[in-house]
Amino acid sequence: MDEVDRTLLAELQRDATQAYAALGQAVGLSAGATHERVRKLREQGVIRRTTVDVDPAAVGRGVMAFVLVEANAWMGDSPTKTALEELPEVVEAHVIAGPASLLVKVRTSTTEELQASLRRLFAIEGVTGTQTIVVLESFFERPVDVRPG
Amino acid sequence: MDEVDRTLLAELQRDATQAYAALGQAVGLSAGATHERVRKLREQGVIRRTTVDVDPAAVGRGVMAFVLVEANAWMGDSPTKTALEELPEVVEAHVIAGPASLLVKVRTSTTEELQASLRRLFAIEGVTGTQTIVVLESFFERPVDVRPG
DNA sequence: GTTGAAAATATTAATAT
DNA sequence: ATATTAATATTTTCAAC
Repeated sequence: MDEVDRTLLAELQRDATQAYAALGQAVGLSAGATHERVRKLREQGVIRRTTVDVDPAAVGRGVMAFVLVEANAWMGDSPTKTALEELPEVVEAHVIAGPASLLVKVRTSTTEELQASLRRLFAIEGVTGTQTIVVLESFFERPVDVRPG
Repeated sequence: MDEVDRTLLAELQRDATQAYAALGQAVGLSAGATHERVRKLREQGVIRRTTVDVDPAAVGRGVMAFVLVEANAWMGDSPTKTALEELPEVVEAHVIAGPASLLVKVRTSTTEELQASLRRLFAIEGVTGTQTIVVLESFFERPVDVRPG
């Protein structure tokens, strides 16, 4: 993981459709060498996958909220994870240190659907309460910065 | 945006490196027709971009936190957005309804760096306080579900 | 929407630094 | 080890249907 790799990662985050020749120009390498660098980054797991960024509103997921989930037991275990994975509107789930046990990020079509989601979260074993933070506007959501610091 | 498009989106979210021929097989279409469908999804902005998912820990961003930012004025304006964009550790910034004005998601290398980030957030015009939620473990972070519901 | 052909690109191999 | 160049294999892309 040198400076060249980081530049390649930043370029791929920006546009993963570009050809290896174009990608190589950004770092002064040939297509072949660039290909080999990227192959290794994938192999090492630094690049987890290549994916597309879909506009949530365009697929009927224009409502977003963060939900703090309180519980009467430790929720950092596998059954909880599985229960959350089964809810398609839950896009992130984190075990946290702070005012609750979990923080989940939810995307729904409407606020009515959000309400239905809260009902489903409440139904999970051990959950005693929720605190919902509705997003009014997102300034930005961007990939992790690959530069050291 | 029919059922075929949604399947294509789900497939591309899973693996955007696959060839149009393979992608087409998932929906029973030729490579040419698949290519045209995807081209239109990009044109319409349903697909915002093709990108790589980078492991945060591998690039020195293994610490994650959500920060509720309180302020003494309306923070939903452009100057605030710009100030947050200038902080590379801030990966998301949202205007919220709830116990604070903003919710930001931060990724740093260490908790010391997280502290430094909080200092920078405090330095933003209008900010009067922060409440930090440190993530202990992430169950998952996944793309938006493209299925209706 | 399909098929098929041309152009671009990915991928592998041989070789050099 | 990692790069370059050059070959071959795939794939994208764009016609014509």
